[in-house]
Amino acid sequence: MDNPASDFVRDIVAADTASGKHELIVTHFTPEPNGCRHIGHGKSICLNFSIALENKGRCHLRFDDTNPATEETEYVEAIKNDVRWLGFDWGEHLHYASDYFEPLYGYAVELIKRDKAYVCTLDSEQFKEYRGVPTRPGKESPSRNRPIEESLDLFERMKNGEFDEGQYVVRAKIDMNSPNLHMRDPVLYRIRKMAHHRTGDKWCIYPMYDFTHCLSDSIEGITHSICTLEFEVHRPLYDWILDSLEVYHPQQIEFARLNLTYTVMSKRRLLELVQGGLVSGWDDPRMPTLAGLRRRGYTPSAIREFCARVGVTKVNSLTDIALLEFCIREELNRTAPRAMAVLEPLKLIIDNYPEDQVDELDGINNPEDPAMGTRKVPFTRELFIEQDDFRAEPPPKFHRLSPGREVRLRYGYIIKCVGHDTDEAGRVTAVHCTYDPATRGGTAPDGRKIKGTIHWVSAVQSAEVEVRLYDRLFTREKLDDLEAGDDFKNYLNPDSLKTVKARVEAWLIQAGQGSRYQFERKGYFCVDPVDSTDGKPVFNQIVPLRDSWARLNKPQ
RNA sequence: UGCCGGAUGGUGUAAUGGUAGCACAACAGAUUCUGGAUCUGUUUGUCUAGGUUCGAAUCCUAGUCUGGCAACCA
Repeated sequence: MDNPASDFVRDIVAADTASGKHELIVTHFTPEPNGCRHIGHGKSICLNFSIALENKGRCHLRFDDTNPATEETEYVEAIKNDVRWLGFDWGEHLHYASDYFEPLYGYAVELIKRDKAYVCTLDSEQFKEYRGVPTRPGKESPSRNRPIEESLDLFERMKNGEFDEGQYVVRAKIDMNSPNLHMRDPVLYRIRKMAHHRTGDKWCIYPMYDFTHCLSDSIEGITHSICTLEFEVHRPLYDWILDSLEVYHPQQIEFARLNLTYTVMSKRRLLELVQGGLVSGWDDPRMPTLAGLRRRGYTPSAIREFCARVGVTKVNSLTDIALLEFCIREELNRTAPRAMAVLEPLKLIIDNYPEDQVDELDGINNPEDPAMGTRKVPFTRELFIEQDDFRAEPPPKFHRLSPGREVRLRYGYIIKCVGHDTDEAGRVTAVHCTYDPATRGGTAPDGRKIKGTIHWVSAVQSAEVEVRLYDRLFTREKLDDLEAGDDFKNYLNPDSLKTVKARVEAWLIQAGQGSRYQFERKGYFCVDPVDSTDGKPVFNQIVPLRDSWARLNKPQ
């Protein structure tokens, strides 16, 4: 990092450090363990952990597990794994809101004692009716003036399981006329006769988010409670609870969540894709989930770089997924070893090359990093080249192989096309060439310029592997502005996955799971960690190389 | 039609009363044994209307557009 990041959140933190308001900066990431984390959460993880790191503070990982109906332990491990994978460490500070159920109960009792909360008898139907609507004030619950002692007694009996679900709730006593719905005597505790993933059946009352979150922050000594914009309207309640209890008061700061073009980020939609079988699972390499990106081959550092580049503001925005692709290309261009792989093979026969001869040519492993050395690439009479690299009738500006023309085989020889075979349907089945023995290694002694260089593999000394080519999951850039009744699934890209049998340099079948390569002229690929087996790797395309030839031919 | 936010190129973001800058994208050229990478250049922007000021993206007034909020979810 040459330039430390700066944004309005970091400005606040810096000001609070400078003024001496805080000695130690404490931030947090507080997921609910009820679903899969996506790159939007990644932005939040990076923001919170990075701010802590930059200030030599700490960042807590706290599971906001106050709703036993929706939360599961399996997500806890998955989320811990995602955070660690991104490269962050919460140290000693793994917490659970459920760790605070006891003190939280005490705080609720205290609030009732201070006449700032009461036990309410309204059922959820009546509750809605009494709450009113944004444009109309609500009205006070008949329970509002229940004597403190009576509320205290009822609350204790709620805890003891004497009542049914929904029979009673604890509500804050704030203001039924508030223009902010969240301040109209919000529910603090409800009865849920349900086992919790950590506390079992110890409790049958569970605190609500608004009550839990601010007090957990307070208990943990969080200095800056960073969350997304939709919690902005909750901030008055966050402040009210802490002020009413006169406890340590962290500052809640809201920022805009990440949105990406050509994908969806809401839990509901992601779930729909998974449950509908439209993707192979939460970790489908086309998914914007951290598990999907990881399996696709994205590196944690590229995702961190991306999160740093998108910035932090309060503006609702839609970030071009091209920026994410740029970040992974930039990194992999520096680090990924090169290899030759022919994705859609076409037989090429060097007519004047001896049948049984093998020439070991030198391939450069990474032109961006000479320290990565060279490797031997076997050259034989029969090769495979890319179908796209031959045209019987070349379009303008095509500088690959076509009848009568010369092209260079990468690291090999300059060859000249002398003919091609076709089947009954007129499809090209093989291309015939002659090679120029004086051009071994690719340079012409007479200095003649060869515009095109194509990649290839030996037909006999190469391996067949499965390669999965991915494209954007959706054909539509923006999926949040659909007309009513229009389903986002109508815009799924039918070509988002294409599986091919490719021919690759033989050594690649030893490639370890998760290893990444640049297939020259094609893109960056990663050995799929799920479907690969020993000696039988499956390659996921992480991202294609930029392709100005393809762009040139794309209809505007 | 209530409350809380937000409006800077195609996209994401800087500039906190003093030259509207950066990145991605797009386009053009140079270079290249990857139509990659690299290098150079170009196009495109302060929501509107008034006002304050020598000077406004920035301050004031009015308007326009836009996001969020009405789970005993988080």
